[in-house]
Amino acid sequence: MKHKIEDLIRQAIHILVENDTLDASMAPDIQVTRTKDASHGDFASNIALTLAKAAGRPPRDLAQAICDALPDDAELDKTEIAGPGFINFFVSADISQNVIKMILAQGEDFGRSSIGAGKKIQLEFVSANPTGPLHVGHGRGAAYGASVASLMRAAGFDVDCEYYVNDAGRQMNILAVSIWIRYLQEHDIDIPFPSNGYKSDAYIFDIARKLKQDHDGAFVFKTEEVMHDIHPDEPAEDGDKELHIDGLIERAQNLLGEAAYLIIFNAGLDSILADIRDDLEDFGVHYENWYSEKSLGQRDLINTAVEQLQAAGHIYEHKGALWFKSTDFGDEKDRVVIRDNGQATYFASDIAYHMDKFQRGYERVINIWGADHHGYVPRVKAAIRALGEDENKLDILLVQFAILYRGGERVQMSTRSGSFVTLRELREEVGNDAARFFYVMRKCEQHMDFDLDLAKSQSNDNPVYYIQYAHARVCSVLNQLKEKNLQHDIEKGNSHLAQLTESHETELITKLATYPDVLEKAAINAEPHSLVHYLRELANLFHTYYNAHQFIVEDDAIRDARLNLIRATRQVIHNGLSLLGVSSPESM
RNA sequence: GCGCCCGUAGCUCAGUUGGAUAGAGUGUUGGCCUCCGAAGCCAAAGGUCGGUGGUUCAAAUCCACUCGGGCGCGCCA
Repeated sequence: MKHKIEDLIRQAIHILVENDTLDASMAPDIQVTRTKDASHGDFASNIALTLAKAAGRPPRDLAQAICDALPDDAELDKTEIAGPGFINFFVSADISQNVIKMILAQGEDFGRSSIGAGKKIQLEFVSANPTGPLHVGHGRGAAYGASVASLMRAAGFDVDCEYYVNDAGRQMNILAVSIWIRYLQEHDIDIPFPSNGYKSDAYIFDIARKLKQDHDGAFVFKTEEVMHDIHPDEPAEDGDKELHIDGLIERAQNLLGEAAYLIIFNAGLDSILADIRDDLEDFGVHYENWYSEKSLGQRDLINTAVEQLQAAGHIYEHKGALWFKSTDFGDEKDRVVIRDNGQATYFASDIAYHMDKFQRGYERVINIWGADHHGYVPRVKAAIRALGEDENKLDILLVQFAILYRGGERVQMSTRSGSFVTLRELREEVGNDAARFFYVMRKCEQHMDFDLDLAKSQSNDNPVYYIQYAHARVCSVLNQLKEKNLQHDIEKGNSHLAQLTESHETELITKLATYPDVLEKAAINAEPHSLVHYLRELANLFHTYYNAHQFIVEDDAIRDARLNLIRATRQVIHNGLSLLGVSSPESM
């Protein structure tokens, strides 16, 4: 309809050009938008306002001229000139009502489109270090990423979701050592726990006990063997937690040997990663790929990437390390890729990882990162350009933190201190539906206050229930119908849609008709929150209608038509909620 | 110090490729169940869109400056 109106305006302007009212050199940018206010009709155009100056005529005059030149169209009831010179278009009622038939016929497919044209998109999100369970901060990225993936699929994109598993690097070694020391303590070996280790985390004890169960004393060493010549830990005089833990990592690797160390390392990695997978799966967040950081090294991709940068002349040596000259590509300073000890940095892995993403043939790569990584964006973009790839294919979306409050106080979250609130705890407390919904209620770049007490104690007031209630109410009405031994004849309803003339009905119908537009925009802009707001408004119109009118009435024709309308409403609510990973219960 | 994000009703937030009288929720106040679910509906009240200047037919939206709040600036990951 929108495109049709644009076309009509184009024809009108063409006529005005021919009779010299307008100059042909003006290339009008025809904008037709849906109106916010029903009194302004269904669609509006500002064309007269934008052309007025160039045409040297008052906007309202020009609007009148355009209206006069508009070809007649059966689908339009009337046009009006309003305000400073807007042209408002009123779509005829039977055309609007057609959307009900369409919704009922298309069912779950209503709103889906093919604008994505099957383009291959990669969406990477969460990618939290497998050093502990996901916490509430990760939940926002998970809910947001999964919703964006659903939206984009509904818009016809071919989306792969990926989790980048940071299974290499120092943090993982600290994890392995933490497990080993708990394991030694389980064997009554007296060793102080490093202050920089994963100290008070229950899962470390669990993994250590499992290790004891499976391997008994295979990895036991005496206190003296483990601790001699290790740099003192932090609380002590001259203590340094970093040197201390690094010493322990090296000692573990030397004493245990590669094979045994790997067993402990993997015991931690596998256990924690399995937990993360389960957690996400239970949260309705599904991944096509779990991509291992370690595999980059095993496939020599890191060296390949560095060599490629070197060959292109973007690498130099300084103080024994290899640096990427990222300042040539807009970064604020150059970055080390190979340390003076010969080890690659995390950034080097990431360059290789992104190189591989591009080589896997995605037309667009989207990274969803926590906002604390924003400083990292320029260097990754720099690397991509330096590798000769198109940086515009990479979008990095930054999700701001969800700040938790409990008892009016900010909850400190840190995997290291062990005082975090896990995603699993949150899900159990407020439920998956409320959690998924709450996380995407706000646009991602907005800081979010997440009041745990409120989410828990007043979960009945959650907007998600308001929307679900509208869905359940429709189901309830249809049940009532059965109890009264009445049938709902959808065909008959479709043929009597013209009976839906109440203002509550036309408003609801108009709202239903905008669903595909909302979906398309939400998908393209990666903004699930706009769908949330739409669903709330839709539910509100339904509840209002429900209170104002009786659906199960004597008159068959009106009854069937109204039931078609509320059935269509239920369908759209269901479609929208399922894209957000929220259930649509039939009763509550 | 430099960079990124945010500032809209008492509170939490929509609205920003410039459009008509700036909108919701929540809270406050007052109404609505002999009637399909009151987890609902209706009404009232609540605003210098942080501030100043600029751009134009039109600015919450764009530009400059400025004031607040958050975050980031490792040969950590």
